[in-house]
Amino acid sequence: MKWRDLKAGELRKEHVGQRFALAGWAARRRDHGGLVFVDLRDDSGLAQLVINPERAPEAAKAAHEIRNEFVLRAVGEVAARAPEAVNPNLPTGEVELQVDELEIVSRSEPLPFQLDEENVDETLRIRYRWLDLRRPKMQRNIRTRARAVSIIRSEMEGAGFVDIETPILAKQTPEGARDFVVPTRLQPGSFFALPQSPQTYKQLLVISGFERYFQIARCFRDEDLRADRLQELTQLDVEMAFPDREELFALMERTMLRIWRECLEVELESPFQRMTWDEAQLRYGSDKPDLRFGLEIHDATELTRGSEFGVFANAPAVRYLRVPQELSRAELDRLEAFAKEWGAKGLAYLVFDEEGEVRSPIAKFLSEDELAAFRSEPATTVLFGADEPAMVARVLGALRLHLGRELELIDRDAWRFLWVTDFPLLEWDEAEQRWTAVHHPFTRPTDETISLVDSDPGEARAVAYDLVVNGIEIAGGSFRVHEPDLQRKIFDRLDISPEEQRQKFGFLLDALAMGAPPHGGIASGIDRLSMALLDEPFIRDTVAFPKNQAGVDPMTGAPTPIPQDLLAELGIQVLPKTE
RNA sequence: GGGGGCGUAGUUCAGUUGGUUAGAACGCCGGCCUGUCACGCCGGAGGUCGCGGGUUCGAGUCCCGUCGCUCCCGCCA
Repeated sequence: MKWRDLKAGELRKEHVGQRFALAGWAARRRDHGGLVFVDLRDDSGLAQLVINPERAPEAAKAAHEIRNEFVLRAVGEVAARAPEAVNPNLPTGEVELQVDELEIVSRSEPLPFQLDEENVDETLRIRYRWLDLRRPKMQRNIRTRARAVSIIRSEMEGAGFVDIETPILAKQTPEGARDFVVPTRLQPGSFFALPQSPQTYKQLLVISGFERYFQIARCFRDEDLRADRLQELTQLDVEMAFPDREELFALMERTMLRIWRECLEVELESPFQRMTWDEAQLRYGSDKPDLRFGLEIHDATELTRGSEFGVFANAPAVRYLRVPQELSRAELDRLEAFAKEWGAKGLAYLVFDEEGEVRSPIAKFLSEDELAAFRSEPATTVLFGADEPAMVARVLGALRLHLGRELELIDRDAWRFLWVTDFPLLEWDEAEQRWTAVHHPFTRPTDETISLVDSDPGEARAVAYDLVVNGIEIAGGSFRVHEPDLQRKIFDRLDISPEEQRQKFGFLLDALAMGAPPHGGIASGIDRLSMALLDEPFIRDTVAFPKNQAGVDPMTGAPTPIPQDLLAELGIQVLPKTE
């Protein structure tokens, strides 16, 4: 007997009469007309097996032992089914394998949940991830992600970037997120930290003469999880000497174009749109605007400077949204509650009804000029934010997104890529009463604003940029400081004492002092990128083995306590939990 | 650290103003049917209503506490 292996999805009419072997998962057996039908699937698709007890009694006997999910291997001849039995809507097509031999390779207990059920509790899904991953959606997610990573590697290598690994056991990060910490038996009392990113390593590599570096790197941050946030994430990490922003942008755009083309068969428009951070804040109240809908923020600060309405007159910034609907009092109350959650003191509004008449508690305080300026189409609501500029942007930005979703203004088919550029270098941390780095402490100020680092730190701009698609930040980078003096000056500005600088960043300052070329790069969160690509609202569904929101893996139970003797060896004493 | 939602059969859910024996679908088990493909038909098993306390003649339902999950704020250079 001569036969060869075929994948389930490859079963075609032209194979009729040939003998093949198929192997894969099957979910269901049905008996009809003395025949046994089994739907077999593998990673390429579905095939239908037909077993005739008269022709293959042993195979039929085996098939009747099948209960739930099972793995099997079948050998038989491809046959076109009778024309009257053909249903063109069937996933298995018009061709089937007449099975002569059937081997049940593996059988299954009843499953803890059904694979075709959509809304299974996530804890169950993660606990039985090997089942969850069999579902077509998860197969698609994981395989598409792999395809994207493959394209990234190919583009990076094609552009002369060298893939270099950096340590997972690294040094504690002095700024930024909380570190995951790893003790070591050889140095009791001392700890490694898992890297939040390979940032300093990649800079050192470029200084080493690897002028173009990249890595698909694992990064760790011990912070709370969200629907779009992981503790353990994967990023494309890129760094180059003598960086050229246009070249870097072009490289990323080329990569995205290929990913969207090969994963989704979508042709993206290039070059991507660009916008400064200041403009994004002003028009969209966000550093990652979703451009799939309008509803832009307008500024009225100048107009209302001398307003009779004290809230407007005294606010450092007054801005507004024109909502293309006549919102009810109840809706406005809900929106005000929403705005307050985001830090607003209240939510002033003007409602223009169907006749264009204004309805508002603040209308009587506004001048003719003001009313004329805000006057809108009939059936429109104008929502105001009046506060510090950052707070106004924050509140109106949140409202804009909320209303965009609520009123279904978002173009679901659109892919709106955007480079956000010229980020601020520093921001004032109220809680800690000091300046902190917006991007990270190694970010280069622009040549134009470099003097402001001393005189007006909040106004200094960075050579820093983010790539955003549909409101999701999928990459971010900057040019770095390569002069030791400038780096020290920025550390000073961040209130890092000279002793601290030496202790925490001595190696970097030394490296910068030994002939560092100008350098810069970008990093792209692969998990977020996959979310965007797959239109997947939950980042955990882009990862094969995620943890739950509490940072626990319901499958393995990790993290777990460790035995006392192991702790002793590490010189660690665990304190009882305090309330 | 804070706020919202959820927790009822293996799974997804329903369960009225508190009221008799807590239901449905899918899954599971048994039987029948037989070119089926969400097969169909008949029958069956399966529940500490997350847990603890309280109110009440009576609690899945109301109250308090607690645990778990989830979404959000803080946090995430």
